[in-house]
Amino acid sequence: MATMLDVAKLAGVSVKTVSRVINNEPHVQDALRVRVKTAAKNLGYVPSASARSLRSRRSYQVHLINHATTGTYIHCIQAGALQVCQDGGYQLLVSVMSDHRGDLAEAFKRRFERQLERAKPDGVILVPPFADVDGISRWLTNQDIAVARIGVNTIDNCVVSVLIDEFKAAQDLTSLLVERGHKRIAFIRGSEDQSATEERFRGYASVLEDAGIQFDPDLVIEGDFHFPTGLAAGLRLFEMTDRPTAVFAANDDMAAGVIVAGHKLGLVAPRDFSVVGFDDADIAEMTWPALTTVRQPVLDFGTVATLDLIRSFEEGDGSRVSTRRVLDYELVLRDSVGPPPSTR
Amino acid sequence: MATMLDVAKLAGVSVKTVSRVINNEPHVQDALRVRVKTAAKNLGYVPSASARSLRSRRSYQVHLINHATTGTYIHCIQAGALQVCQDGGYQLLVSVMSDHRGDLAEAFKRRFERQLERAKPDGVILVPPFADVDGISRWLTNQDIAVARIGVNTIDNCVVSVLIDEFKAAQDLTSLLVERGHKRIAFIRGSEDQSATEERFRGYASVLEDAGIQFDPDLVIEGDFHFPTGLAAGLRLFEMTDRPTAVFAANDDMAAGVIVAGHKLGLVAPRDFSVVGFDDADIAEMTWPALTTVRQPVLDFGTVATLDLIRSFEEGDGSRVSTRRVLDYELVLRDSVGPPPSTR
DNA sequence: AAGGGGCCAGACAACGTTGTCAAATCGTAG
DNA sequence: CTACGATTTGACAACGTTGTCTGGCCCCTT
Repeated sequence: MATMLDVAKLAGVSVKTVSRVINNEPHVQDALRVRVKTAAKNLGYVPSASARSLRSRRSYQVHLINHATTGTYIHCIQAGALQVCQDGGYQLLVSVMSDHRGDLAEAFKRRFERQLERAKPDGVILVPPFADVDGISRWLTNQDIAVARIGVNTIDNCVVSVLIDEFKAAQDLTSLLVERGHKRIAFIRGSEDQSATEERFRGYASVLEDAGIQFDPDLVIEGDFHFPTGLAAGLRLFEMTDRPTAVFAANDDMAAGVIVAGHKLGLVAPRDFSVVGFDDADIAEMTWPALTTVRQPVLDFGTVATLDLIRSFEEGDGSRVSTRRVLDYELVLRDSVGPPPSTR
Repeated sequence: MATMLDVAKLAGVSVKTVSRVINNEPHVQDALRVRVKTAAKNLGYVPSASARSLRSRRSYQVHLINHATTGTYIHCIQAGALQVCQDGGYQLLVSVMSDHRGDLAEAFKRRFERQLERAKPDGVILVPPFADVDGISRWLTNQDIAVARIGVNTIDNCVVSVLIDEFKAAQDLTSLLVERGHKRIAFIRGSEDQSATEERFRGYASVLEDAGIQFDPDLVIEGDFHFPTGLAAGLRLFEMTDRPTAVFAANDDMAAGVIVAGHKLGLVAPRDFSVVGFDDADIAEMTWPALTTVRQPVLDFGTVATLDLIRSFEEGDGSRVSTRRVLDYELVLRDSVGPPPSTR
């Protein structure tokens, strides 16, 4: 297994020069640079991660911190991040943070304090709900760790934040229902510690207002982004005397719950009610009828975030630049939306 | 940040002695051992991963290699493995290997050859379909990497293999259907490169035979463990003139497909047909009706595999022991099974 | 009582890389 | 032709840990 010394001997230079070339540092003549590079290639030289991180106090690792919720969302982000990491010679570590009784930021710190002490990653990728908490990002940034925040509309305390325009996407979905003639449209909220909940709700509410539809607070039900709350909300809505003709669930899992609630009461979408979800999770295709929803480019979330992250510590000119990257979403029209039953 | 030297000074011993204590090496008096341990604790000492791996040529990393299929299964294994790794001072790396045209073992080698050259993990956790391929495990073992194989009934070329008794679980599910009075029971196979497919099929076939039910090859449909093939298989089965009254899908995603196929044709489980799945994935609770299935202790797969893996290189007495760990599964009875329609 | 073997503790080097600093080289101007 | 500054290169130490080796101690045997 070749070391820098081997490369240096072959190229007829000192190890330090090899180091400079490998790390793209300045102050090396082009001729030497080429010689070293070919020598390295011929020997199949790969830098030793442990040696360089021991000496340089950089870990060459990116840490992705997952919430306990398993799912396509996180998995796709992971896949995207991984690819970029591997191409760039970084390692991707994953953690799952599950139990967070009490303050999320405090729990986070407690959980990662020791971990970050030694195996300090160069960068951290945060997804909701961690991405939503300013305190977490600030803490990491203060530790001199680069942060990428996914799905949050802020560029504070991070190198990059990647997201879609949730507000507009929610408007599009709601418009879809309004255009089909729905007037009583319910909304099932997600977890309140994620800004997506409010963004989506605002999109929903704004379209109702523009359409001149009277906002009815009884039609807004609390939820937590999981199937059971969607089911419960659906049952509650459908048992109302003046039940809604359409339901906007803040994500697909809850929308699936609404569909099952309908089945339980003998109501079938899109005949008896319409429903839309959000995320285009796996489940969206597996319900009957299949869900109309919004697809987020989750894989791109992972790649874009990681690319910016790596760039930030490779350039490392100390200038802290924050970028916000708003990616395109896509409306996915399936079979869960129709006209309201009365107009049939 | 405390180093070994700090601990040594505080405890009044040499660094080497500290090293011995930290690594649980012999030849240290108990009195000293205690003194060093309390000193380390007081200073909050954590060994430097890079320094120790640079010197000892061990990476203190465990590598989990995922298949492209996202899902609860892999995610739970990851969660289990992660917990054990963190407790033991190891890092968990993840990779996703997606494109594997042609021979799986060859593709695997190509993909990880360079990676393993430098950042060689101490151990690798393989899940299906990689766990099914002997060549992969053999190759890794030859590179002096400890291997854990999950979901495969073999102890070749690995430190530990963790699984449930798929055959027996499939028997239980099939018995359930037979006991309810079903005689025409279809089976939807999974991907043929995973041994689970055949195991589950064998369980199914053996119960039919024991019950004296004539085996009908037309009722066995190919699949690939994914929803679309389940849907297609369901449609094909339900359009038969003498359609089956029950369907055993080799996993839950395909079972969900069968349910949707039923809906499309106006057939509702468990009234018009019965269906069972396998895995107890998230989807199993989200279908209507909810799926009767088998739960694998997937989290335990991860923890058990990782524990054995770590033990193997901590003891490291060169003796290559292989253990097979057969964990308990659990029958999950939900709403998708009833008596055949004729007996109603 | 002397010698030998087993156990324990420490001194020292080494792992492969990067940071620091000094030396060498080059170009340019006086 | 010399002097000076800017640029390029290299020698050396250092990062924190573990492997090797040596020496001391104790206990047992002869």
